[in-house]
Amino acid sequence: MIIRLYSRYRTRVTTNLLSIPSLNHCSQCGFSSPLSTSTQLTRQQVNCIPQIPNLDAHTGARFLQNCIINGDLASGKTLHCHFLKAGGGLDLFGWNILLNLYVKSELLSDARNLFDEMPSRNTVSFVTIIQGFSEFPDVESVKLFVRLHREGHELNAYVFTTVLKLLVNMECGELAANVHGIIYKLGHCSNAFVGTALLDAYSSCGCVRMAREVFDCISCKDMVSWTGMITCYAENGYFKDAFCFFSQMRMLGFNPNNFTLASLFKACLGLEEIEVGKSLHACVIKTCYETDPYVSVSLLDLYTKSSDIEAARRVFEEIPKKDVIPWSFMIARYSQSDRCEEAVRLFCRMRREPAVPNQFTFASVLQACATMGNLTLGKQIHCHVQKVGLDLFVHVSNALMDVYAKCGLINNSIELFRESENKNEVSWNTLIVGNVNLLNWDMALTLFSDMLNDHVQSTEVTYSSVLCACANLTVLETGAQIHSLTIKTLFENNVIVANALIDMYAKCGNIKHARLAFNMIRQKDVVSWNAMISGYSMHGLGNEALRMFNMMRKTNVKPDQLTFVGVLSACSNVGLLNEGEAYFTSMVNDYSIEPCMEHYTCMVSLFGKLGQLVKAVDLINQIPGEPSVMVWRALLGACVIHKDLELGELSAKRVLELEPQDESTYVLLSNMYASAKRWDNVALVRKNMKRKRVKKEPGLSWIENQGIVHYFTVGDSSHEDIRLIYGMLEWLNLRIKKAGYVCNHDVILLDVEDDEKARLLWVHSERLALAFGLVSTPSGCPIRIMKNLRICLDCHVVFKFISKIVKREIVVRDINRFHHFEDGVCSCGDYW
DNA sequence: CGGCAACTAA
Repeated sequence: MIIRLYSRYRTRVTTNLLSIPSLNHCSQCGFSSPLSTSTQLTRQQVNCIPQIPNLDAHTGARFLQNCIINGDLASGKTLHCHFLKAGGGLDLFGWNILLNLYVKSELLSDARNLFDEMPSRNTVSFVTIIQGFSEFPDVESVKLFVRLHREGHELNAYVFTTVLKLLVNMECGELAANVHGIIYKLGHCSNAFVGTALLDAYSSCGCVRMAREVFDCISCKDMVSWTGMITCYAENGYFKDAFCFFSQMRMLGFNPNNFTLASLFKACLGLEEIEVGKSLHACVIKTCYETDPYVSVSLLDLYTKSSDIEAARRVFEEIPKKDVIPWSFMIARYSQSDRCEEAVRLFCRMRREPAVPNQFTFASVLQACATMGNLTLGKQIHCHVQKVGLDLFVHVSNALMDVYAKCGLINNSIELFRESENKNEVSWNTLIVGNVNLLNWDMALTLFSDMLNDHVQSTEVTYSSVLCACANLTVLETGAQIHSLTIKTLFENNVIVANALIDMYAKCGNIKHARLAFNMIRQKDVVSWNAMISGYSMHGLGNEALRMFNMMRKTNVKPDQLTFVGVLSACSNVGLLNEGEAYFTSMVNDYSIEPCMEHYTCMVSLFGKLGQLVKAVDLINQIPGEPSVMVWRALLGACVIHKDLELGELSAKRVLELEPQDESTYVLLSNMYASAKRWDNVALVRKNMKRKRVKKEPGLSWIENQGIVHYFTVGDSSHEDIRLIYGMLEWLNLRIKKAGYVCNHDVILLDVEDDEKARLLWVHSERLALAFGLVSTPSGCPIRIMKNLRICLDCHVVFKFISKIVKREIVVRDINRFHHFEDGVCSCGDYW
């Protein structure tokens, strides 16, 4: 009864006040409703407020309380004016309510002004204002806490929950330890609110053990405390403990709510317990939490990460009023899981809904554009984000740069990069990766050195891309310098960087260092193993490659398609017929990997090398679809070795059907005719080459010495040390002739005398590079030469002789592989 | 008059 009367009285007060007409509009100052402005009240506005008779502090406070309940800011402000004009009339209790009204209405500067102008303040005033600013935390809020303490106000539980939340928002949870001391002294530890806030602060900075200690001290743990502890475990990777605490909580009779469930889904993901997640999903449906924004998004996370994107889609469609987060989430996950069309479709659908895309949405849909190479859509979105100013977000501009780079318009990316005011390391990476993908390796390295000059921190992406550029340029010394940079910046143990190092060393001809880089990796992944296996195979060290594969099988890293490309090519290099066939069968039967064109190529090459040409042809006939040019080339190579003219002609024909301008095929064909003494055919090949205007790619060999790359073409005389080089060549010529070398004139396809042929052979680019290496490096140190074409047959013979005479290891990387010449033998076994 | 716990992302 009493309550009824009281509430009727409250209603009457409210009605009375609001019915004063001049409160709502004043013709003099245009002050209509204080709601319309969030600025501080002007003197004039205050003067316009008529005096409300008989308004004592108690009534005022009650009225303001009502304003908070009804969200009636306008009346609250009006009352504020009244009290300002009256020069008082509210007590501290009332002022605090008004302060709270401003905070709840998010009028923070008004709140701050009121706080400073209030006649007096107590703990509640401080707590209220600090909470108001906790969303935008800065030092000012901490200062307020210090002031509260210094002015001697009561340090109650509210103060600590508020300040702890502030610390979490400021991302300095570790400072909680200091506050913990005061809390302990004042005996607030057992309070559930304080305890949970403290627990959360410790959790936010990863101090799980301290969080647990705090939790144990809470005397009456409520559901929120339990949930806080579960969340702490889930967020810090203690997924099992999260579940253990959940069951303890259930045994005490507490029911999980949306907070608890969201954390449990995170734990499910961490444990990869998708089935548990599904049963929790059932629980979510039963408790009607399915539409909760947090719970639904954690479900989306669970299903997309466990690659059940269809289940995620079903959850997504069930969310009734989707805000930007679920939309962005799904678009992002579609973009990342190679379902770019779906991402774009969803984006278009989103545009017809009330949800407004933000920078995350655009970054994701641009990522999809980049992957698809959809320049048209990319440009449209570029215009749009520019219009709404979202291109200022670094992630959006990076995604735009990526779109242009992936569509081949690298200059547009560079322009965007230059204009962008917000750059980060990802912006640099995008440009570097873009250039690497477009085979602009020099440009990638130039950008990297600009990046170093700008003092931008490199990341694993930077290092792996520039190392890839080094590998393709075969610049060992630059690669080694970058290696030392990775050590300095503590990136050498990063598995992605280390994999790139293996590849770089292997491709630059230093297989021993590749192995050292491999050995350094603690958590080797499939890429590490593949890089090492194919590295060995590339260097003709087939047995070593197979040993690697057998080591790999003892780990829990699963071999993939590329692993078997390495393994089978190793078998082919060494000529291990039975092993090769066994691995090929095992790949299909034990590892369920369908053979791809590269696998067939390796097998054809393996059969071919051992002279089993019938088997090779049989296998080619088994290939589903059209055999690739690589397959035919492998067969042609085999025919050259085993002098099968008929099959050789056929395979050369197939190669030239697919690549009519392939010079090396003409050379092989001609060699084959020459060794069969079919001179008319040799002439025919030559004529054909002329008629089809086969572009002869100029042969180029290069060698790196003290950071400088020296290039040589055939008969090159431009090098500054050319006299020394020719002197060395002459000496070598004499020495190897004495050792039994006979010139192979058939290699030269020109119609000239044999003497001239011999002279032409002696100025081949690889020989010039070798001679330069011999005169410019100390004796005994290995020489690494790169060539852009296949090494010439005669040079191959010569290099074997020279390696024995000068007692040096000579490494030649031609377009296909590495040749290690040592003591008169080549690692390729004369088959390549 | 004031308090504790949860979601995406290049």
